[in-house]
Amino acid sequence: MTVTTRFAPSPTGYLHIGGVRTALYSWLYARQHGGRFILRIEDTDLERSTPESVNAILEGMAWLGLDYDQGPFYQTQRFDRYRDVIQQLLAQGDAYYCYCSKEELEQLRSEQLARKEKPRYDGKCRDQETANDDRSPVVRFKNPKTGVVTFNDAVKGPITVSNQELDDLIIARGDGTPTYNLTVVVDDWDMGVTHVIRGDDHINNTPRQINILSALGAKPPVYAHVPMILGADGARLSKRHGAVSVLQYREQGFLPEALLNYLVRLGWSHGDQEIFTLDELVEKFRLETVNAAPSAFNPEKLVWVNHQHIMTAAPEHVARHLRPYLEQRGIDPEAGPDLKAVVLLLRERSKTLIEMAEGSRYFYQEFEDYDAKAAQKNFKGEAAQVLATLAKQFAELTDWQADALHQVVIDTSETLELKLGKVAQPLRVALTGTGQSPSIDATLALLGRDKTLSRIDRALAFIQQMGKAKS
RNA sequence: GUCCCCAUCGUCUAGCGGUCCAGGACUCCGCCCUUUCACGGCGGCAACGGGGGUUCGAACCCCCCUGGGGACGCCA
Repeated sequence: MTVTTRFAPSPTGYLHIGGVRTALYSWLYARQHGGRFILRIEDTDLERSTPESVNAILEGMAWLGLDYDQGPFYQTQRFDRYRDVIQQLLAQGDAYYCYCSKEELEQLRSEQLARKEKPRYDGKCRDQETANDDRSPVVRFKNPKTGVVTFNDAVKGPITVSNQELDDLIIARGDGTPTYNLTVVVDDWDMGVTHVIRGDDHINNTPRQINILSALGAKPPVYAHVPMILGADGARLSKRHGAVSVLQYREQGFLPEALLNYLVRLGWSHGDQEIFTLDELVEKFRLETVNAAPSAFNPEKLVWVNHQHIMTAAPEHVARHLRPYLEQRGIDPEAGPDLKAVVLLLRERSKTLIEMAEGSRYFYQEFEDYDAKAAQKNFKGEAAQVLATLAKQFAELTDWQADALHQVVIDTSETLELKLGKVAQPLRVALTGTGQSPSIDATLALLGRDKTLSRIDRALAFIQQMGKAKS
């Protein structure tokens, strides 16, 4: 049987970072076994499912590059199939109509809670026909009353639950629509899912699902319940911890493979290796060695991982991802040096694509103002003389290359008998408007002669005005 | 409350009975490199939750406690 995994989110919000990790594990497992990966949208909750959420999921998956071989399937399009299964269960005596009202159930629950018992349906309608035409009945699955359910979880190990802990769960609502525990079972079965990889908040559902499966005469898949991701305070990761939607990470300038790399290491490791390409992960990832313990999300390490990827990825790849952030900021990548070269220059000092986009600005457009502190510190003393000297030589330079430019800077500092910093810093501020940039020769080389000369002119004018303002 | 899951530095983790007075990574702090900012290099701080067993020997196995998380919906 070909390995088949799936990711089955419900479209009731954004694509959660925790969901992404289980999707990644599922995707990796399928890919490394030459299997299939399915995307299924669990939208049976008509009240809460929205098309916007569906789009967010699809867009998130596309951005991450987690491609699926089948789907997206929508459960709302499979209602006929679920209805058939429910009828079958009813017919064979494994399910029954329940006429208990919500109020009755609520009362039962509070009584049980008062008695410090686990709230569960008491099976009132299980054996007696209490048909009541005034209300539309739900359908309940007839869970075995005795025995235990055991399964060997691929990450948690063997888990056993007594059937006495399980009640008769609702598989069809009063309006006839199916509920989650029925639809997952039917879908995973129909779609030939061999490995169900999901959050461990589903552990408690698993025995019920296995019981339904066996009532249907189907063999259960392998289950792998991966632990939840926690926030810094140890509570389940949620909105109040900051960004939890994948798309927010895209907005913040993360590379998709970096996010994935960070997420895979949350609960899994391969020796001391921290940085993985996607291909390496497909090769090295092992479901069986995923930790059973939950782990906390650490944004600082994510930033570090992102930086590592920015530094090591192919420059054209980074450039391609950088473009949207440039456009967002009104920076035209055609109005200056080749983007790849800029990436090469900036990648060691850009932890995110946002930082890189901001840092590349002066290559493509004129900056508004000089950084006040930088100007004050560096546009004084012999700065004007330095800049004028440099400008003269730059104008005459035949070979506009980093080495030659470097030599000009050195020569100038020697002729004027100034320390290198006294030459390079004023020039840096003149060219970039700020006190920090990549090495001055590389910056000059990429900026080109025209922009260099015009910016030195501008700086000279600015310095003159500063002088006037003072006197 | 009941049931289920979990437990090594602040965080992510290595460790799978002796080679561990516990290794790596992030963060933080020093130093070095350096024309700025970075990258990088070197060094430092920092952990086996507690108690019982088992064993010649336990971070590793078992039990209890404690702590954390999850489930208990006509949500998924």
